[in-house]
Amino acid sequence: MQSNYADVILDITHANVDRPFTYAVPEEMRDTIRPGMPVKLPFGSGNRVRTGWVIALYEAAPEVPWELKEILGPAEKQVSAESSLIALALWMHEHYGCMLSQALKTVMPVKSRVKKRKTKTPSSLPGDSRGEAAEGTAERHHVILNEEQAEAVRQFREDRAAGRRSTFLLFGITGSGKTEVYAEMIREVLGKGQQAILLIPEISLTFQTVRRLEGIFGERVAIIHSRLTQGERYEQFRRAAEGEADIMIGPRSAVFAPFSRLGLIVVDEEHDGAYKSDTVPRYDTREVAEKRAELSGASVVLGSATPSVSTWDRASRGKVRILRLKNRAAPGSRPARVHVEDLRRELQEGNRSVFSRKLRTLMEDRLARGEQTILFMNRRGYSNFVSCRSCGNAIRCPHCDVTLTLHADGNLVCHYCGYRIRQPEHCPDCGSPFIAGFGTGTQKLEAMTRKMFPEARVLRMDADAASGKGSGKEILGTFARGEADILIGTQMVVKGHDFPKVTLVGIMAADTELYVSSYTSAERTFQLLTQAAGRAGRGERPGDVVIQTYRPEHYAVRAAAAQDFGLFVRNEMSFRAAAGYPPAVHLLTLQLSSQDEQLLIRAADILSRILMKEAAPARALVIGPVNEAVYKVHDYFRKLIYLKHSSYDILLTIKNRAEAQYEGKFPAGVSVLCDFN
DNA sequence: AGCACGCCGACT
DNA sequence: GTCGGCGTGCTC
Repeated sequence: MQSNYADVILDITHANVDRPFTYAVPEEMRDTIRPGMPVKLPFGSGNRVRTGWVIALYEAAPEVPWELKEILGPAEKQVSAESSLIALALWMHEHYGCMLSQALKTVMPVKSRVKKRKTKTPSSLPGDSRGEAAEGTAERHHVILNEEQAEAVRQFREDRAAGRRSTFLLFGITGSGKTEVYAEMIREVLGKGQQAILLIPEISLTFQTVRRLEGIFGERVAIIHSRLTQGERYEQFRRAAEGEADIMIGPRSAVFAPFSRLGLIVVDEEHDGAYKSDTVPRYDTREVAEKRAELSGASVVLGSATPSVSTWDRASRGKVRILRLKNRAAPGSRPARVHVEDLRRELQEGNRSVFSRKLRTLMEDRLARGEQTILFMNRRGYSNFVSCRSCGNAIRCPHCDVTLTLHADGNLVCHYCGYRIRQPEHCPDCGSPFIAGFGTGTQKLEAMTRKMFPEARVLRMDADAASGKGSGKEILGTFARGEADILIGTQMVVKGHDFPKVTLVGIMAADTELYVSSYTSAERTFQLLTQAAGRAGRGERPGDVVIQTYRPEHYAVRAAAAQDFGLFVRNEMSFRAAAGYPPAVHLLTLQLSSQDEQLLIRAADILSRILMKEAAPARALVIGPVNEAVYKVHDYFRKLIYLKHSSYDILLTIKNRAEAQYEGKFPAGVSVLCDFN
């Protein structure tokens, strides 16, 4: 076929031009032009030069009454996307209700800055405390799989041999050796001349996984992580596009690696919240991975010790095949003992410290034996908030609807927008000098730990401690080398790390997450507790986990303590069904935001009226508008409208119809974000 | 988004 | 008389 005409999507984010425009292809481009290619073209009455992406090619001239303009030429310094990604972008446009140009931009390799920086080895990851990759590691090429691991790989092979391309859930407890299974599956796919993508929630935190795979597959691996510059990131995509690499490892954006013979997408720690994009389009990486796999004939493997409720639901309906790893891979290692300590009882019995008696005893024991402890606390800063003992007012952020958090340096900090002031000496409302901090954050916990155990070497790892360049990796390195006894940290410390000398994990306040008003709070609590518990006793020595809580009776806490996923998921599913939350129903959340509160109220009212009118015939449920839990952030007011229905397609139709109605007459200065489930 | 066309107020 | 305000409307 001769490519004489092309449909092009412009790189302009505006609804009015968010559709294909047809151009003539100049003579000299007819052999080289491909779908996915970025091109320069004249646009509008002024014929301003714009960038666009070719999405389709034709031989015959379209029957239109106007004369077509001609493409100027290829846009420089951009790689063409793999053409199957265009179909993926079209699907994302439909499915997530974003503009075509936004969907295409998400899927395309990003523009490179031409500057040539010194070539950094992709393996120089943050958190890498040891030397270079070369020696030692590479020999472990052929790992011997245990029976369970081999069985998982066998089922995967069998499925592919039969020509099926299923989605699998590799459901394996922490330490069961999921990475070895991934490696073997990837090897299988590469052996057939195909390519593979391995997705990791936050690559900087799981460099050990990367290192292992790099050790196995060598320079055929392309790696993306958050510390790469745009140019370096682009270089990795280029290597994938040009066949220099056939494995792409990276966070959610790596799902768009420009492979043309994709055979497998692995989503490690599939339950992780980082797989949900926080920018438009707000895609769910697991869904995108499955769609992409479907379009390119690839398999999908979702791996987790604590599968998400949605994945589990799909598995129970036969849409996902479960591969199970029930045992720890390292011989002789066994699961940790879990102790649940009721903080209400501690207080009743006269213990006013943040350490339960059990935790304190076990910490003393570990110090005496020279073993390590991790204390997990889900709140950074020193005190939760500062308030006046005379008038009761708490000091709040002027830009956000939250109280300011006291930090050890004497500053009050907003954890939403970063606003920072010195702690005042007197109450700004009544002038009383009796103002004090309440609640405990990681910094206060650090101070209390040093006081309680003066001889212990204590480290702290949270967003504040890690923000200095490379200091995060230094803290973890110091701890990994055994140069400290106790590590205090937020979520950062519980994900993926492997510290063999840690035999005690203390979860200071297991239920903080449960008070967050979100239908996923129990799920997140269970996952966090299970992951944290998994940090104890990774080596030969048995581990202990102490879960301190005010709600020992909550099923998320009980199930995590019993390390019983089934118990958790049964309770959670019946809660979701009873309360009408996903996966029992489909949920569309519309977030409206504006700096002008009156405008926001008006817009929310208009939108909810339209939605109600559209929802009525399908009997879909409209809830709201309601204020977000934190109503104002960064001087923006936010409101939410929820739409529920058992059918996803009906929700999408209602949303599209409502959008068509308010388009144009919607007040400027109010933006709307939509998010499914 | 950007640019042109279009129909009403104070100026060289 | 004209220069220019930014309210609609279109872009292959």
